Amino acid sequence: MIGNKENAPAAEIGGLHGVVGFHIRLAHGAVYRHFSETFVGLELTQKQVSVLWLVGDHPGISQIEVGSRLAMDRATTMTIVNRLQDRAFLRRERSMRDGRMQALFLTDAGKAALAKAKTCIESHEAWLKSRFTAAEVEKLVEMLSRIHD
Amino acid sequence: MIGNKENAPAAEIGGLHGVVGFHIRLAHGAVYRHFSETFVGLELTQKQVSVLWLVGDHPGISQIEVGSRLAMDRATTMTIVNRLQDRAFLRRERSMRDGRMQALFLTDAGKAALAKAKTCIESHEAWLKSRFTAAEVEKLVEMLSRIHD
DNA sequence: TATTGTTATACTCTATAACTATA
DNA sequence: TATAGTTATAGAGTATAACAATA
Repeated sequence: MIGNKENAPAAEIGGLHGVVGFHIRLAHGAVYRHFSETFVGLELTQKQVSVLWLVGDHPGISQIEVGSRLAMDRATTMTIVNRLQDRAFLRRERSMRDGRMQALFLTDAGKAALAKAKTCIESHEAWLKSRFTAAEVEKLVEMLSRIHD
Repeated sequence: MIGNKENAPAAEIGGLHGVVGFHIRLAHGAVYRHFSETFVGLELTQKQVSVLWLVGDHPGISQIEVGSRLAMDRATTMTIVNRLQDRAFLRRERSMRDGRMQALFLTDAGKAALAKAKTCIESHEAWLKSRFTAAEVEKLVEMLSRIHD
């Protein structure tokens, strides 16, 4: 969960250098570590923030929908929602429209946590974007979207 | 380890769309899942292949060096090397130059596994690169490197 | 003292499988 | 039958802490 102090991946990786997936993984790792450092004290992971954010934007959203938008398995979604519920950041409510669904809502504590998280995200994103021009950021996001869409 | 069948992350993610780190994580997840599908039967993870590849390129490399180049903790490197050693894909040898170090070497089975893995990587990379021009691939790798270097 | 490896431990993410309830 | 949620289980990656051996 906590950052790796010896974080430079070093130069010579030989044949691996030509592998795009390898660079995605390294970049993801670097972002993950910086995120963890930023969120020390707030005790929230990337996934937890994403779920909080999504529920905040869409009160009453179902678990399956959260999973779908975040590319997560139903079971994976469960564990994350469970943890958030245990900490009283969100609550489940049986949907009246469809009895199979759980409608998710942020609690007041959850709203407060999300607000704090968004501030942290801001500085984390500033760190990430600092190495790019605005046009490059746009291009990067667009290219990454081509991968995950 | 195995692929997520409902893999489309869906469109409307609201405010999260503007978060670069979010797109990196989604893209990483998509690549991870496709990788897993490609490597079913070979039973190797991204990290394991990276270590095999690195040791193949640099026979006698130390664990700490592998960890450094792959941006991994010492303990994390241990668990991966252990698994590879348990499957007899590589072996440890006390370094004669520095008694603290373990020199890593591929076994014949390890070399065979790496050769197969490289073939799989090829098709996996083809899938990944198919959505980009050569110039875009280059730009993407360059931008990702700016993040992880 | 610093570095490398090791062991123990813990947490998160990820997924499969089987089951329940509802549609 | 299909979908949403749930529970149990498992493997992989990540890291901290404490310790041993070597430099």
